[in-house]
Amino acid sequence: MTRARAARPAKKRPDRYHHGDLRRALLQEAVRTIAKHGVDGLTLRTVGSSLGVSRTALYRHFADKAALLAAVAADGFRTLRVDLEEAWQRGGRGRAGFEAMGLAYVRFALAHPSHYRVMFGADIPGADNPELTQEGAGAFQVLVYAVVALQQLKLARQDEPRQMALFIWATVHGVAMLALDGRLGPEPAVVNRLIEYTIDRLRTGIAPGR
Amino acid sequence: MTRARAARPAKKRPDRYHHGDLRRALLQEAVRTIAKHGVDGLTLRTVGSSLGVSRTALYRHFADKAALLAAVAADGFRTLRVDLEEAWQRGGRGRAGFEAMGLAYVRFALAHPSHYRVMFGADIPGADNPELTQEGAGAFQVLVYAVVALQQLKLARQDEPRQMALFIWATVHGVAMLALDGRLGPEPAVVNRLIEYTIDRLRTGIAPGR
DNA sequence: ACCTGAACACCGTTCAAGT
DNA sequence: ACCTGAACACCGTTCAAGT
Repeated sequence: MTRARAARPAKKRPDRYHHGDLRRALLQEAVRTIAKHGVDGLTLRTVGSSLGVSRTALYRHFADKAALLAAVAADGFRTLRVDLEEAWQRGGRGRAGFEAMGLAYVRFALAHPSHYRVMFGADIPGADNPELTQEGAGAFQVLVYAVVALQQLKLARQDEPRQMALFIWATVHGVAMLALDGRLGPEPAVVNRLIEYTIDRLRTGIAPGR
Repeated sequence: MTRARAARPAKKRPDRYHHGDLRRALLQEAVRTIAKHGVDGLTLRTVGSSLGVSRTALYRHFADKAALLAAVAADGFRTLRVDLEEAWQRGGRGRAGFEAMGLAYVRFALAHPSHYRVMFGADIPGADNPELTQEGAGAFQVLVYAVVALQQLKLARQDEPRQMALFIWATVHGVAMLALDGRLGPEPAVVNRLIEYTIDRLRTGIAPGR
C-alpha cells in the first residue's frame, strides 16, 4: 500500500477526500443514494458514512442539505440538456428531431424519477441558487432553439419562441409528473400511448394557421 | 360561560372532540396549517396542540401522518372538482366554459399552492388509498365530460375522450407546477400570459382536422 | 372507545476542539 | 483548511397506562 503509493508518480490522484474533492464525492454519492432510495432516503449521516467521513464534514462544502439538493438538481438539468440535444440532432433538427426531444424528455423523467423530482421539488431554493438557475435555463434554451428551427421550417406558428417553448415544456413536464406520481396507473402502455398522443397534439397545437 | 352552555338546548354541538369529530377537526386543522406554513410546517405535535389534544391522539383516526396527508389531498380534489364544474357550467358548457375550466384549474393551484402540492406529492400512497383515488377520478371525470361535449359541438377531434382529457390535464398540470415552483419567475404577468397562450394552443391542438 | 405521557430511534445543525 | 464528536432541538411512532 505504502509502496504502491511511493511508486506512483505524483499525479494528484486523491486517495483521501481532501482539497475540494469531497464536494464532488458528496454530490456523486447523493445522486446515487437518491436513485436507489429516493429523496427521503438521503440523510447526511448515510451519505457521510458511505464516504467514510463524518456526517458534519458536508458543511465545509455545502451551506446545508438544501444546497446539496440544489447541486443534485443542477446536475440533473445538465444531463437532461445533453439528452435533449442528442435527440434533437440525431432526429435531424426537424419534425422528427422535435418528436424525439419530447420522447427523450419524458424518458429522462421516467428513468430517473427521484432525481427528476428533486429538480422540480419545492424544498429547493431555486431562485437564490445561481448554478441551478443557469443549468435549468440551459436545458430550456435547447428547446427554444428547436422551436425557432421549426418556425423557420414553417412547421410552427410565428409566435414568440420563448412563449411557445414554455407551453411545450409545461406539457411534457405535466405528462412526466402524472406518470411519476402513478396517476396514470401501473400500465406502461398507458404512459407510452399518452406520450405519443401528446406529441401529436403538440404538433397540431403549434402548427401554423388557425 | 357556564350559564350560556346550560341555557343552550342539547343540539349535539361538540365542544370536546369526541365520537369521531376529532377526525374532521384534525383534517381541517391540517389543511389550515399547510395553507399557512406549507407541508413541512405540518407536524403531528403542532396540529395536536392546536386542537388541545395530545400529539398521539391522531393515531386513533389515521394510520399515520401519510394517511392524514392523503385525506388532505382527497379534500383538495373535492374542492377542485367543484371549482371546475362551476367554471364549466357558468361558461355555458361550450368553448368559453372549457377555457374557463382551464383558467379555474391553474387558479386553484396558485390559490392553494401547498395544498395542490400535497395532492400530487410523492409522499402520498396514492394507489392504496381508495378515498384519494376516488376523489381524483371524480375531478378528472368533469374534464372527460367537457371533452365529450366539445366533440359533440364539433369543436374537438373525435379521439378517445379519456386520452384527450389526459393530455389536457397534463398540460394544465404542467403549467400549474412550473408556476408553483417559481420556474416562471416572480412576474405574475408571465404566468397569466402563459395560461392564456396555453389555453389557445390547447384549442388548436385538439381542434378537428389535420 | 378514546386519549395521555414517557420512551425510542431517528433527523439536521451548531460548535468547540483536534490536526 | 478540513474534519471530528458531543450536544441540541427537533421529528414520527410505539406502547403501556389511564378514564
